[in-house]
Amino acid sequence: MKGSAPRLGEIGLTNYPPYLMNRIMGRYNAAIRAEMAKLGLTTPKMRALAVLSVMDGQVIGQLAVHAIVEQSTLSRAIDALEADGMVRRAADGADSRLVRVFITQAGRSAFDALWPHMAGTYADLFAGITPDEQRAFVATLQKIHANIGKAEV
Amino acid sequence: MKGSAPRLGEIGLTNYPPYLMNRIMGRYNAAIRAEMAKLGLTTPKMRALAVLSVMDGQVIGQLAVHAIVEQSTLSRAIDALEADGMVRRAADGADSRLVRVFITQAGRSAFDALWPHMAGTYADLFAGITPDEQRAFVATLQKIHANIGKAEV
DNA sequence: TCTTGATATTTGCAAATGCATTTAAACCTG
DNA sequence: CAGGTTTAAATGCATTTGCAAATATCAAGA
Repeated sequence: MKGSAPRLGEIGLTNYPPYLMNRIMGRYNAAIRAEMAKLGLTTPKMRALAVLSVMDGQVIGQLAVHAIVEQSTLSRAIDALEADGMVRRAADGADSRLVRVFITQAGRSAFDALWPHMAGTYADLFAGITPDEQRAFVATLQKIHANIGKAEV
Repeated sequence: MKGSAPRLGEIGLTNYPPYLMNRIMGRYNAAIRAEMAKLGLTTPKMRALAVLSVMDGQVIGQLAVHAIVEQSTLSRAIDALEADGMVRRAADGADSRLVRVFITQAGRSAFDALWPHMAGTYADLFAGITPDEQRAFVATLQKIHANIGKAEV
């Protein structure tokens, strides 16, 4: 029953959260791009490693969801990571349609080398935001995240 | 000076704001993709229209920054929008290196057709977040946005 | 004014992306 | 337990992307 949404021009770009979030993430991603390049990583490869560093042995489909990468793109990113010796594929024992991906020591090392830059960029972006405010911010993000449910991508 | 950042595995993906924001924006962008396709819009084209609908007559370089699109990609997106009659290019009077972009009525109509879906997706994502919480969230986003300054992309 | 250097946009080209299709395996249902 | 359906991952292919180079214009100094 809500009325029609106010126009974007009325609220302004910088009062529309999706715009701000896209802009912030664009900056974040740009900031770590150079370091990724040094390590031979692309965004899909980096994201796969990030997720695997936390939840190893995932099935490719789920990995794509968590890494926020198209399934076919991820499949090829895994090819590249495997060629680099950073992950390995292994068929699932019970269901051989499933392919599980495991991070290797080399993969962990690469992500460990990148992580300080990610954390540093994050710290730069959130400079001047108090811990309390950050906690509230994360709490809201988590509520929004919960609204996504398990929808693909 | 700050000690080394805790590892991602220690804090968890869903406590790391950049991950949550990337995930949320991925969902947002995926949700409006179908509507964009119906209107013949790609993400760069849509973003250009969105920015122009608020700030018309911008120079291409600035438009790229606000639209969060690589310059060369935007240049081609403008080609396409121009071919569709949704924007027009005009050389700047004072400095003819500059190209200003103006949205046309057709461009406004296309964005107006898309906007309800963008606003609706936004509303879905923020369902259950109180107005107060939303205000606080936006305020934090704006602080972070201010930290970006005028850095490119 | 001519030269050197900076800035804005476009374009060439190789690489990356995503949609649609294919292949392979598991699940049902009669 | 065969046939049809669903699900997972990989792949073909056309399009898109982004880096680097080219082009065009302006600015500053000799």
